[in-house]
Amino acid sequence: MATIKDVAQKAGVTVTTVSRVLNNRGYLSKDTRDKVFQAMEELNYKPNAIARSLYAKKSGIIGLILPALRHPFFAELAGFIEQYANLHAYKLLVCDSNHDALREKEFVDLLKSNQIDALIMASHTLDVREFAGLDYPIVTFDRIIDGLSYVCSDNYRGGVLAAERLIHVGCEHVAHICGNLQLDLLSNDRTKAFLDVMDKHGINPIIVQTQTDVFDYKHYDNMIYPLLKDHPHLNGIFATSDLLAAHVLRACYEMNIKVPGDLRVIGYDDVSLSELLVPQLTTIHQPIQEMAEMAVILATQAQEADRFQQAHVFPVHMIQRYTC
Amino acid sequence: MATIKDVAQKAGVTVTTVSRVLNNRGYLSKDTRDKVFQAMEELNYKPNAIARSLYAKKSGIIGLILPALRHPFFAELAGFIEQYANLHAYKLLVCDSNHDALREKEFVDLLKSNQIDALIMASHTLDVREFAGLDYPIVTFDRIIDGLSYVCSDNYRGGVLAAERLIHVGCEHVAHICGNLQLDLLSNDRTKAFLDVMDKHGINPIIVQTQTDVFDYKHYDNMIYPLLKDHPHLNGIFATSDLLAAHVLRACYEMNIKVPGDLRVIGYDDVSLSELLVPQLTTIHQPIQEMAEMAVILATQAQEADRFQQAHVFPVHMIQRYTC
DNA sequence: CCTCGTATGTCAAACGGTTGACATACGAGG
DNA sequence: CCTCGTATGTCAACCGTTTGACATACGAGG
Repeated sequence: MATIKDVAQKAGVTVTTVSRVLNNRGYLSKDTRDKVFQAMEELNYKPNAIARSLYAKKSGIIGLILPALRHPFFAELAGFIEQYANLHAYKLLVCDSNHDALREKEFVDLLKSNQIDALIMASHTLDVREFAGLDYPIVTFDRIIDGLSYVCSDNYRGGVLAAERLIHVGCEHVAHICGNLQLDLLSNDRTKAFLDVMDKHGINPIIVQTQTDVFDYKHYDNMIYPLLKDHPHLNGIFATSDLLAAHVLRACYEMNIKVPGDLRVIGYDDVSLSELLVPQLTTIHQPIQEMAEMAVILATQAQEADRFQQAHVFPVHMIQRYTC
Repeated sequence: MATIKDVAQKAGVTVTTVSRVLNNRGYLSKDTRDKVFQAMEELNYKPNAIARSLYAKKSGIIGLILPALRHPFFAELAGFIEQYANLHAYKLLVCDSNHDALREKEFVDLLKSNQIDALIMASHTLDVREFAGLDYPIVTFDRIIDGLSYVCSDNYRGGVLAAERLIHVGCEHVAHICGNLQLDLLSNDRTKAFLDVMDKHGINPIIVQTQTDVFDYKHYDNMIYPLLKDHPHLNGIFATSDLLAAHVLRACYEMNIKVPGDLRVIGYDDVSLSELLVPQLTTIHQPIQEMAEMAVILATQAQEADRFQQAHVFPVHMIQRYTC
């Protein structure tokens, strides 16, 4: 690998001059500049970002911890985050915790060790204490942790929209499928809202939760088939993710339950999967792209001045397709 | 941020001793070791990976360039790659080129600058020349580039399996939907195989290609609906990805074409999406997890000795579900 | 001729950690 | 008492780049 010294030698100048060209500071003649650039070209020189980081105490890297890259929501989110990180000249180090608290903790250490400039946490099992003494800005997704800024969709509103829609179309026997409520997530507000509205209408939904530690799609089926089997009169389901809703639709097809005829289904997220399903999924849209953008902005633009907690709750709306 | 000096001071030893503890070399008493560990604990000290990298000339980072993180195949692939990278104590820097050759080039430079230890390329627009003078091992997915090792599935075999299956069930009016054939990808062998087999049976499939520069799912529909509309007698389709096949299924549903009754559909990849579709997709399984593992192994275990090109072609098989 | 602005060079410290060479100190075993 | 193994310290170079302090050299303008 060519170093700045090689470039200096080739261009017949000193490293200081090369550095000046590189960083465009001090007096420089066009002639020298050209010579240096040519030398860099010939040697295919790229400044060593590691060395620069060491001096600058900035790595230009954003860490992203998420529970499962293969989950369509997080894949889309990560894609957008990468895009915006790039736009702000940051690189993205992606860590897939697989919903494992221990790995999450290890990642936090790992990322600290790697001098990341900011951390975006979209994985949720960690205890608050783990963040003590971390010296970079942290943005969380869908979770409130004491002093940290966070980004989420208006979960409560989303739950209300879903509930009202089901009621509006006349569902009386409804179920709700959600992630584990013991995890201290803002997305639990969807459930809360859903129950609040249902309660107001004298309806008492069946609630099915995923397990905390399981993130296996087979597990979804193990919840959904019994639910449908044991409650043949069910006519409305609100699932807290499009992925869950997709499992419901598939189960319905196989159990010969007509959607939306026999059963109405509403999802949450509006990932591109939802448009692909048969029938296309009615869902609550959360603006993933804007949320990703905000997360990156919060992560990178955090001034010392505004290191206090900022909440960014994004509006949701219902996308009415063909399942409800 | 605490440095090794702070730890040394707190533990009442020299930095050399701390470094010895850190790297477990030289003579060390249990007493000193404990003192040092305690000091590290108290200061929440994590060794600066940047400084270590600078000295070691190894960053412990694998770069991954892919065309679209939001594409289910690449999301799954990236997830597995992250997992195996982690297993080998590597971090993963993810770059989403969005199918843009220019960005890919920029990423290659960026990653070089960041002293990555290896590069896994699952994005395909780059010219061979771009790789000249890169000093880390490179593994490509589904593409042959002169001296580089690559990983792919047995694309030709996959194409044969799909074709034979369609013929076996009596399809005579078949179409094939694939990525752009101008891109020099090994997955084009699927098309070649498909046509070879069809030709042998005197069938001349309709071929529809995606555009090179477009990676927009709306574009898929713009290909698929006209295809189905213009060819009402079509009774078999082989799509080169499950995602494409999903679009086909959805279009069929909306155009009231029965699958598999009126039309048989076979996909490729066997991503988890394929199990979620209605009806569940018959597809060609490629072992994504094993391929990811191999890519990481090739990337990290590349000895100077075996820097020559290695081909790793993984077997495929058909997963017979309900669309064919 | 003096001065100033421009252009470059020289030198060294700093970023945080690693490593090798070498010194020192202590206790145990012969 | 000498030696050896153990345990630690001292010191400095090194990784590649940046930066500041300071020197030097040249040509133009007054």
